[in-house]
Amino acid sequence: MAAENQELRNAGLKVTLPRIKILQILESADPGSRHMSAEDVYRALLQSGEDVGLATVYRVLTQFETAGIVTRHNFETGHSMFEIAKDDHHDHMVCLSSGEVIEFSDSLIEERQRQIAQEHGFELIDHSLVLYVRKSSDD
Amino acid sequence: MAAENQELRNAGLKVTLPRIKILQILESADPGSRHMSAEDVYRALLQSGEDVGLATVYRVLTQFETAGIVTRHNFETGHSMFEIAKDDHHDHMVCLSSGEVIEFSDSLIEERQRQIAQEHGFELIDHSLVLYVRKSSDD
DNA sequence: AGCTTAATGCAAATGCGTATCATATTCATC
DNA sequence: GATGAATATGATACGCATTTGCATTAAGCT
Ligand SMILES: [Mn+2]
Ligand SMILES: [Mn+2]
Ligand SMILES: [Zn+2]
Ligand SMILES: [Zn+2]
Repeated sequence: MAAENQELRNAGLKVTLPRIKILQILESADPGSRHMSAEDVYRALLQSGEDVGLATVYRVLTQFETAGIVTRHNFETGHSMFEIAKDDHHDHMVCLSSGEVIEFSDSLIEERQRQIAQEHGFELIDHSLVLYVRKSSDD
Repeated sequence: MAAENQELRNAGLKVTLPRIKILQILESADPGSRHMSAEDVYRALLQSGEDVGLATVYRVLTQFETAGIVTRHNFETGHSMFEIAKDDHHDHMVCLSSGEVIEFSDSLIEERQRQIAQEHGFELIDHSLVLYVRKSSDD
């Protein structure tokens, strides 16, 4: 309950109602909907009966990102998706049929990326890998 | 000269001046500037003395993409980048210092991606891999 | 050349995200 | 617990890349 409060304080953010609520929504999202757009979060807030402005949702999500509480993804959907940051890095697989987002992580690929950057005289700072897939049975 | 005309016809597109010009600009771009935004193409047109509307540039680029003549990339720069489609697939490395775009292709990563999708019961349809890097010497 | 249809250019409309600013809230201090 | 300075919020205006509506123009077939 006070867990969110502490997390916000640790991030150097004032404990406000919108921030607590947004954090709760992101943390309580089930695996299938871990990845939410600002609109998604906004709608969830409204359904919880909270009266928070969309501008605040955007602001808070950006603050959370800066604080390392959430991670922002730019899938090809045109709008940013956010998820509670995990301790370990992972990449994503998006099903073109259902839209579901599956997380995975492959050390081989991770390592190879570092090598490739190095071979070109660069240092790997970040990367974005998204697999677009379809159920094997589908036609 | 008539090469562009044929390419447009093959794509099922009417041969118009804007389309020819845009195709020429993309095809004649040197390796360092293969990847252009709609604005980039628009500016290049103006400098060639052509009077083409920006809306037309956007429309034509989208048509070229549909026809498989160009490939669209959504790097984290905020705007789409286009390049003449090559026969072989490749991925990109974007230098965060200079903005330069380097192409690479790694069969190991390509194969691993296919495996990962399969292991999750999916078929790999497409993927997007972008490495964000910095010159190794930079601080 | 004439005609039908698609393409173009301009301007207005979108849509996601950010900036502004007056008001409300937090929280350190009394 | 009240007070007040600093910060956060919400409504709205704005910015920017891209799209769309529509009157005009150009392509291409006869
Ligand atoms: Mn994730
Ligand atoms: Mn390329
Ligand atoms: Zn990764
Ligand atoms: Zn690839």
